[in-house]
Amino acid sequence: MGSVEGLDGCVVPAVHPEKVLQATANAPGADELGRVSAVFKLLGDPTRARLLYALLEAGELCVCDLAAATSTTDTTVSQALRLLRASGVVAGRREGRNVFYRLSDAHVRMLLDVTREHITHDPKSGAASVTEATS
Amino acid sequence: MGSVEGLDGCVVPAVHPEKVLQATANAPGADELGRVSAVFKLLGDPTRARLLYALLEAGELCVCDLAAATSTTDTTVSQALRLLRASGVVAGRREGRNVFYRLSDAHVRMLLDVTREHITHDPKSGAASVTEATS
DNA sequence: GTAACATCTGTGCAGTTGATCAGATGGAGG
DNA sequence: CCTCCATCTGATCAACTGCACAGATGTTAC
Repeated sequence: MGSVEGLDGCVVPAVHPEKVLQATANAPGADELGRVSAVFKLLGDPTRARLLYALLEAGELCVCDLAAATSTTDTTVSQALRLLRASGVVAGRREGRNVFYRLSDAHVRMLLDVTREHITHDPKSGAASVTEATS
Repeated sequence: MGSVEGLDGCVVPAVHPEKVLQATANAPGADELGRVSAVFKLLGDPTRARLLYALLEAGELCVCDLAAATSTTDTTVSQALRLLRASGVVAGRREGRNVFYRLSDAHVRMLLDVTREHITHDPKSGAASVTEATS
């Protein structure tokens, strides 16, 4: 059994050192990883996801319409949008008393599309057995 | 102000009914939305994300190597993998005493890639101002 | 069989999160 | 100026989530 220097500089045992090195070499740093998981976490809430899919379909909606489209209160919508706006996922445009929101990034649009495709085209759900080799 | 029949059949007020209808028409159903956000939630944890990026780089790793590569304990890794496996994100292959895991879906690989790209190519972080119109 | 190793599984606790309520802000119209 | 309306904000509370510990399972070698 070999050993590999971990991310924290501490030496940890490893069964397959080369593989571990290969994994750590191009791995995202702590900062990058934090940002990545932050984005996923934002999309990981059903309420926020519903808002984003609504925006994906309609293009641009104000808070009250988003509340209507997702069957929630304007307060809940506003709070969700605050987080999404803080991460640059959505952008707002003020027009009179209304603020219209829209998806502000093509990447996010792609994430929403790909994942929906992933869900609808995969039987999944049933856990994959350990013994099964889905090569 | 018009009114629109919400997802729950309850009639809710709306400022722009057509837009709301457009948003609700192709919106994911409750079940589909649940699955989608469940996937995002899985990727939204830094520990799990780190494991997935390690697998993305190395292709296939056993539990102890994953623990080494991500500087965590084997227990934590095993627990995280349980969830990932239950949703079909990763798949395991037993070889003697070791169980080798890998990403089981091309969609997930794409999600990881796209998001990392999104992060590295975007200044982001600074929230978009409400008054700004980035059209 | 027994020992050693890799992995998996419950349980308990700390930290985090999302919905709700009440109230503040800010533009539009009289 | 004052009111109405859309939106935003801060505080509180219940629910959830991930990690650590201890122990169970299963596999290989003797």
